[in-house]
Amino acid sequence: MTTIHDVARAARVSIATVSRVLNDNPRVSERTRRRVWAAADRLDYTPNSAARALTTRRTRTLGVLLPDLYGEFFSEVIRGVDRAAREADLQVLISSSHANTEEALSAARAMRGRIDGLIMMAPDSGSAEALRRLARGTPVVVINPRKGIEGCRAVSIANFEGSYGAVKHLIELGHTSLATVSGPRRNVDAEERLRGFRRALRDQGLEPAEALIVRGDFTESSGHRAATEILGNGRRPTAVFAANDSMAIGLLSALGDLGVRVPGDLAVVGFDDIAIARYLTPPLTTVRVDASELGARAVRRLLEGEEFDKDDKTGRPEVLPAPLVVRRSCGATGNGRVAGGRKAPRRPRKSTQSGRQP
Amino acid sequence: MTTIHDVARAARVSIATVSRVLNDNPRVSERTRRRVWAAADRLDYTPNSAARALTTRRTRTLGVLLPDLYGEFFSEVIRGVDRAAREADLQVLISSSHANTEEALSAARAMRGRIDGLIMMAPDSGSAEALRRLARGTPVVVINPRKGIEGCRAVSIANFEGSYGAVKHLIELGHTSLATVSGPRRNVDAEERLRGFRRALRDQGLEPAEALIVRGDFTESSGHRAATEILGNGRRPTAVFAANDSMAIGLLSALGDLGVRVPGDLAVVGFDDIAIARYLTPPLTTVRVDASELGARAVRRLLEGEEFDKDDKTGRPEVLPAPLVVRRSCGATGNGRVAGGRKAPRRPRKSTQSGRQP
DNA sequence: TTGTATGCGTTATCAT
DNA sequence: ATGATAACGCATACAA
Repeated sequence: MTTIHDVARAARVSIATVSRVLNDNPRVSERTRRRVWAAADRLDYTPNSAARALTTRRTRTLGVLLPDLYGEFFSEVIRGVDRAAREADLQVLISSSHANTEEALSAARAMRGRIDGLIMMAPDSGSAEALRRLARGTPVVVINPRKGIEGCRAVSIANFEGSYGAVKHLIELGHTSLATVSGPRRNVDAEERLRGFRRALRDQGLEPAEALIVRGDFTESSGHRAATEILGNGRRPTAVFAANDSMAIGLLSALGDLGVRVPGDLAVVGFDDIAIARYLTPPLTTVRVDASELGARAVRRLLEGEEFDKDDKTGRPEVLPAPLVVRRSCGATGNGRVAGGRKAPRRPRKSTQSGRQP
Repeated sequence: MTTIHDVARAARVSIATVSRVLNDNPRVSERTRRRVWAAADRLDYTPNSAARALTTRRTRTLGVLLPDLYGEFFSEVIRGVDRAAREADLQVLISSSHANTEEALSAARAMRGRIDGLIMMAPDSGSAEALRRLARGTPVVVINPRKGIEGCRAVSIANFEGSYGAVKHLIELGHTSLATVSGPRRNVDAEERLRGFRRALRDQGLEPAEALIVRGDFTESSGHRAATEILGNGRRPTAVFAANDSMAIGLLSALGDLGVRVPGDLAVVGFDDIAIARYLTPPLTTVRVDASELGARAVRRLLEGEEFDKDDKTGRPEVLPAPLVVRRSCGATGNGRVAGGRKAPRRPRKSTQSGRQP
C-alpha cells in the first residue's frame, strides 16, 4: 500500500509537507501544493485511518451497540443513526445482537481506539455502574434507558404519554371496560406503557380491572394466546390496548378465529405503528414510534456540546413524542382508511418504497 | 486512557511481556502472567485497536457499503452481515446511502486502514474499473453485481429463476394472457426478473405481448399507476407478475378501487416476500428473497480462502435460490392461508416477533 | 515555506 | 523467560 512517504518521494518534498497539503494547512506554497496533489492522485493515495487515529486521537467514527432484537425497530434505529452520521461525515461501527449488558460492554471495550462516541441501546438489566465507567472514557448516549444514568446522555420514547393517549382515546369513544396485553415484566417500554394504561383509566374515573391486564412478551403468538384469556373472563371488555403491534396482530388473528368482530365487538389499539399496521384488516389504530428519528437524535445528542452542557449530561433523557395514529381497528372514523383499497392520501412510508432496490 | 505502559509499570514488567500475555504467547511464566492480568484488570485496560491495527495490519473489521435504498431489503442484508460477522468475531463498519458508485467508492477509500475486507452492494451503474482497483488492495465481495467483476467475489439472487418459476406457476394454473409490472430500466434485478418473465412465457409456447409489459420503478405508487395501464389495454390479462412486492401492493390497492377481484378476476404475484406480503388481502403469492442470508453469505464468501481459490475469484457469483411462496393472490390453494385470521401453521417471521423490544 | 524529529500504542525482532 | 527497541503511518512542535 502506498503511504505518505511514497507521495513525498514522488513530489520531492518531505512527509510533513504532504501531510500539510492533505490537511489543508495554509502554510504551503501553491506550487508545491499542486505537486503534492498530483503525486497523491497519481499514486491513488489514501491516508491510513488507523495511523491517523493514533496521532490525532479522533476517529470520525461512532460506535453503535444494539441488543439482540429483531424487527423493524432495530433496523429503523440503525437507519436513523446512519443517516445522521452521514450528515456529520462520520462512519458507523456497529455491533448488535447482544444478549445481555455483559456482552454489550465487552463489545464496547473492543471498540476502544476506533470510536469517538458510543450509542447504545441498553438491554433490560441495567448494569449502570459499568456503563458509567465506560462513559468516562467516551461520550455515551443511551437509547431508552431504564432511568437516567449519570454522565450519560439519553434519548427515549414517550411510552407513558403514548399509551396514555391511546387509552384516553378509547375511553372518549365510549368504552368503559378496557383490557390490555402488556409486555414482559422488567422491560422498560412494557412497564411504561402499562403505567400509561393505568393512569389514563384512573384519570377518567375508571378503575383498571387486574383480571383484564394480561401479560404478553411482545410476540405475535403471545398476543394470540392473550385473546382467550381476555375473552374467557367474566367481565368481557369492549376494547383492548396491546403494548405493541406484534401482539395486536396475534390478537387480531385470534379474534378472527373466534368470530369476534373488530371493531364492532371489540376495539383494538396497538403500539409502534410498524409498516404492516395499515395493511391489516381492519387497519390498526396504533401509537407511532419513529425509531429512525430515535437513532438520528441519538447521534445529534452525541455530537452536541462535547464539553458544554455539563449540567445537561445528568442523563435526563430527550423524549420523542409518540402520537396516536387513528385507523379503523378502534372504531373511530380513522383518517387513514386503507381497506383493501386505498382511498385517502397518506404519508409516504419508506418501508415499502424502495425505489432503487426491490 | 490507560495504555500498555501503565500496565507494564503496575506489573513491574516490560511492555513486551504485557503484550505477550495479552496475546496468549506461551513463552511467559505462569507467575508473571498472573501478575500482568491482575494489573490489567485492576487498571481496566483495553488495548487500543487503532495502534494494534497499525502494526498487525489487521483490523478484525469488515466494511459494508450500501446504496441509498430503503426498506426491509437494506436492513435485512445488514442483519445478515452482522450475524455472520459476529460469529467470526468481526466488527462491522457500515456506510450506506450512496447515491452512485462515485460516492460509494470514496466511502470505501475512507475506510482504508480500518477494514480487512469489503462487502459492497453495487449501485446500478457499474464502474467496474474502479472497483477492480479497489479490490487489489482489499478483498471485496460484491452483492448482486451486474456481471462478474474480475478479482471480486460475488453473491446474488436467483432473479431470473425466481421470476421464471413464478410465471411458470401462473401458466400452469391455466393463465395464457399475462402482464408484468417491471422495475426501472438499467436495474439489474429488474432486468433479470423481466428476462425470466419472457423466457417462461416462451418456454410454455406463449408470446409475451409488449403492451402488457409496463415499466414501474419498484415503488408502491408506480404499481398503483400500472393498474390502469394494464387494464385499459385491449387484451386484458388474467394474471400479473409484479417485479417486487411494493409494486404488487400498489397494484392490489388500485385493483380494489377499480372493483377488480383478486384472484378471481386477476391473479397477482409479487417478488421479495416482504413481511407485509402475508397480511395483505388476499395474502400475496410471491418469490422469497432471503436478504439476511444474502448478507451472511457475503461475509462467509469474504472469509473463505483468502489466498486459495485463486481461480474462483473470477467473480462468478454464488447464487441464492428464490423459491415461490404460494399464497392466495395467485388463485391456487396456497399453503400459507392467512385470511384475517390465521389457520395454518406458518414459519416464524422474525420481523414481527421481536420478543425483546416492541 | 519547508524539513527534521518525536510521539501516538502496539506488535515483533532482536538480544540477553 | 524477559527486556530493549525498531517499525507501523501519520500529525505536529520545533528548526531552519
